[in-house]
Amino acid sequence: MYPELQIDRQLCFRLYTASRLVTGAYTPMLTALGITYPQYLVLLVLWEKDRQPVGEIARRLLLETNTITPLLQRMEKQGLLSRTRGESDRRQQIVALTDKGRALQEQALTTVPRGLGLKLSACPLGAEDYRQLAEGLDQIIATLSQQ
Amino acid sequence: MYPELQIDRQLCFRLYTASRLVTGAYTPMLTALGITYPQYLVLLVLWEKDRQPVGEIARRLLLETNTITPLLQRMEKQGLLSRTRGESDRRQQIVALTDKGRALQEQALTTVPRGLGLKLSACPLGAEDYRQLAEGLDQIIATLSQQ
DNA sequence: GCAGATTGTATCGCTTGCGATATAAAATAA
DNA sequence: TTATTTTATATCGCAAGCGATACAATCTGC
Repeated sequence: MYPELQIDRQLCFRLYTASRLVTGAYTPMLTALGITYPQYLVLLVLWEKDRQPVGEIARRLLLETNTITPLLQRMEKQGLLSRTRGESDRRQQIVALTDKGRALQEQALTTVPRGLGLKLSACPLGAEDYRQLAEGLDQIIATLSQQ
Repeated sequence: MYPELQIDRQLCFRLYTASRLVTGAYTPMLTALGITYPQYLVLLVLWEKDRQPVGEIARRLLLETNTITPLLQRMEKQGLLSRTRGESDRRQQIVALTDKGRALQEQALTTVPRGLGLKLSACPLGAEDYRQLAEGLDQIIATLSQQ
């Protein structure tokens, strides 16, 4: 009746669902490592560059501190990272990996990408399709993140 | 160092972020209607076809009942819908729109698509790009939802 | 130096998502 | 029929997300 409101035509619902399903596809591998998906994202950021203030991580993941702070607190409690006040700026909390947090990288490397590839192996998309998909998503992200 | 773990190459992070940002783009219009994004999805399903059991709505949205049930309970409390036991099968809860829930469709129609279009107007993607994007997401959803 | 604005992070309250488990009605087996 | 299994929904607990607000450290203007 109202094509504007037909759910199957909505990009939003596809994004929402694909995001949930892909996150869910990561879950078994991440559970084996004792972490959640958002925690994995934080680790990805820290594995690239250790010792970053909370705000840097938040900017990288496009999340607010009211999401990041409790996330980091839980990860600290699990012994994955430490938080210490910045020396030049005492307002900053510098987040650093612990040995345990660093060690997870090797395990993740050997299990996570392989596990996800396996689950998506039945997907008929090719490398070029994924590239285009990523490009489109980047455009949407760029547009909406600077408003 | 490990290209497999570089966050920018990960499709998952893009999906996760794009989904959050697009949902966030809906929020102002939906807040004006007094609903949240998942509640909007439930309404979209009911606007298409009123009087559906909980399980049907769950299948349509690819959500579990442990997500849907509390969501419907909150919506019932807000007077957007009613839940009554099925007559042929007393286990089923038949979800039906109230007048208030039905009335929201007109308002949504005049504000939501327009509002979102406005926010995405700065996005350089064309109609064909959106079509391809939707197609790729559908492939991923189809692959992961039947495993 | 100091009052006011800004910045970096934290807290609170609420709604999702989801794994695990529970419960009651219906279907099936015996 | 009665016991067993399956199905439809609900409950519980916990981790995100996020709007609103708080708070302390730093910066700015004077």
